[in-house]
Amino acid sequence: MRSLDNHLCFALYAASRAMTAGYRGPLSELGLTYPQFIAMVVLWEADGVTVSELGERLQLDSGTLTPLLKRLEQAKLVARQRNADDERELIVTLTDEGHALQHKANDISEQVFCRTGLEESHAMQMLGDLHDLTARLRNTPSI
Amino acid sequence: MRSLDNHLCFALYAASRAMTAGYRGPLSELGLTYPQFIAMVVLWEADGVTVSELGERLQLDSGTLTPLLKRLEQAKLVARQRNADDERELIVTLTDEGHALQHKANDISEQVFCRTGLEESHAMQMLGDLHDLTARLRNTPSI
DNA sequence: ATCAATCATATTGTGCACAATCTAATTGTG
DNA sequence: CACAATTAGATTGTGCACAATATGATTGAT
Repeated sequence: MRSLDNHLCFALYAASRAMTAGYRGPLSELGLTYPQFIAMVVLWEADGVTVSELGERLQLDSGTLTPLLKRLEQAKLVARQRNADDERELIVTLTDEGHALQHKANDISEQVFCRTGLEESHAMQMLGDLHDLTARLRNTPSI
Repeated sequence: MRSLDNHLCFALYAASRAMTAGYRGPLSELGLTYPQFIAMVVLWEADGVTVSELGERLQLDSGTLTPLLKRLEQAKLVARQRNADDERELIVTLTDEGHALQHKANDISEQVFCRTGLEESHAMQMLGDLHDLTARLRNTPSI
């Protein structure tokens, strides 16, 4: 029988929540939650994407993204408009205010990274391991 | 500027959700959610603990645990009773049914672990890395 | 013994996650 | 063209997470 400390799932769950907590303070000064922040990271990379493209990148569905994007819209960080060529699609675009936030947000990322005390190379290795693990879990059809 | 793929926070967040998703199917057959499952893991280790002891182990507060434990009580997996010596404390105990679930749950842990395709030694290394990371994030007083 | 301070848990409110379902727009096939 | 099937998002409902606050029990200082 595995103890709690022997469960990789719990180590991930705890680390993820600790990381989110690390971002919470700095992000609150920008008026962002952590999930809103990662949505903005995607938009800073590629502006003017559909909700489903955003969802594919973040692995989040419309049930999560629709209200989140509405809040970002209310905060005037993004605009949401239907694609004229296909009215089913909703295009999410950064506002000037949304673009302007990128520098501050980048500082926060570096700040939190420093707090982890990780060597860049060690972080890259963990990044790779986590990426592989995620891919394997996604590719295994449940049995 | 870091891309989404360069954010360790996102790698953790995505891996954690993928792992939870991996447990979802098997656990649903036991009528458990993932957070309920890890609470049960702690109780299988040490029965008859207070809510705050459980919370310390899981790093979850009463706002999360109180309703979760009520659902486990409704499912007849745990009993909740006040400590007669200090009525502020609530003692959580496994029922026979709760104890009986341990074997099935352990099978699920092993099953999901196999799905990750990880060598035991690699998993142990990741476990250690994640543990360290979590500890560092917790110990850094926000600046 | 009294009562302010502390402590353990519960409650409330906000914002995710995600399953299930719904609606409206588009596409493919006869 | 007609219309079933598909697609993109939105909505609804449940269950976390977590901050803030409330409630009730206990402790400690006078």
